[in-house]
Amino acid sequence: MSLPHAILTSLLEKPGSGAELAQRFDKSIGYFWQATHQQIYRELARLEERGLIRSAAREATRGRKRDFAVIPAGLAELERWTSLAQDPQPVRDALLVRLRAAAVIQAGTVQADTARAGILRAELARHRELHQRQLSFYQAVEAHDFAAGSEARAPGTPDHRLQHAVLRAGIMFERAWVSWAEETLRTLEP
Amino acid sequence: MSLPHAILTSLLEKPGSGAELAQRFDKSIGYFWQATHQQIYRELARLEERGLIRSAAREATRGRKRDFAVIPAGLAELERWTSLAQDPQPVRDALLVRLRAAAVIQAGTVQADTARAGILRAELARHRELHQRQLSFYQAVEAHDFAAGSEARAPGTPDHRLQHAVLRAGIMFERAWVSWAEETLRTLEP
DNA sequence: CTTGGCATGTAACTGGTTACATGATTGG
DNA sequence: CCAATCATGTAACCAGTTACATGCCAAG
Repeated sequence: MSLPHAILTSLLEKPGSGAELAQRFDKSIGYFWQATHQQIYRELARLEERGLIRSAAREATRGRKRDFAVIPAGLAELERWTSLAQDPQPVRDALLVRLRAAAVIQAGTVQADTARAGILRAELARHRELHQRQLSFYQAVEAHDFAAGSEARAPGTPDHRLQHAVLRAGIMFERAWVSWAEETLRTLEP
Repeated sequence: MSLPHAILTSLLEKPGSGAELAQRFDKSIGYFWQATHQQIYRELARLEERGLIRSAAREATRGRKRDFAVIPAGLAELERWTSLAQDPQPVRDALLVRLRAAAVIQAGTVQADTARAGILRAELARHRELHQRQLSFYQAVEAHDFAAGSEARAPGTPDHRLQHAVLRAGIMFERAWVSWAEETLRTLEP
């Protein structure tokens, strides 16, 4: 149940149309909650029907831009949702499934399979690179928006600190992935 | 597309019925890929139809146990899938959405909202505890199965090292969550 | 006035969740 | 033989993905 609330958050920050939201999702909330434009349009329709947002234009016209804004009931819903206790979501990662599968295949193979092991190492190295790139990007954002004496709008305010905490979570994950990949590559060296 | 392969992996390790798989998912592959028994039954039916696994009993009888085993085509499919290049999945976490929502609400609030800030801190502390517990659990597994001179079946073999790498990923994530939560709690102190 | 791209939308499907139903097996 | 539990299954729904269709608008 996060998508509607992610949309409410983004609209609260700045009203806009479905296409604008889709773009914004590609470069802010989308870093930790993704959505395609189809999901966004569907969700906007539901949010309007539930009376949590309102669009300027009365009727939906295909092709014509339609701006949405959060109305008080929507803000109340967002406040309610953020105050709820929600358990952490368990990890769900395909690479780990693949490693476990590789382990089981290995165990059932009589001879050492060097070709397979090489593919695995290459894949780990590739993931290390991708996570390293994402990490560098997050660090650049941090330097730009959150460093002492930066251009940030309102440094030191509670909301500024919260935004920073979210970014730091991203940094932490990427760092963890990078060092895990390095460590794993070392233990799998030929 | 990970669930069918997670099931193939589990069945390759040890053939079994849908219910047994559901139990095993609760305590091994399920640590990084969850599935309910309904998903598992649905997927077992598809895998059998695709000719990747085979059940002992000819027909499905409601209530009667049905054991499945991977057949060669299933092993081939698993080998194919593990050799594929797959990009890392982007982070998707509701807590981070909630923090961002809280930041936006804060920014729009005139006076500091101490009640809301307290709820947030309590939630962060709760998550820290839960992640700490999961971390301790993983560490206990590591000590039991992977420590030098442990009771592990085949220490030092490639599959043993892969299994360990998967476990270390879990440890790393939980550690990252715990230290992030601690850091964030410090910056949000009243 | 037409073409390209922007904005919105429909349709069909897959994956995951929740609620519930029913047959088989076993311990008392 | 009956209740509890195990094992399998159906149904309906929600979330996410992919492919495609259509209307608007502005630049050339």
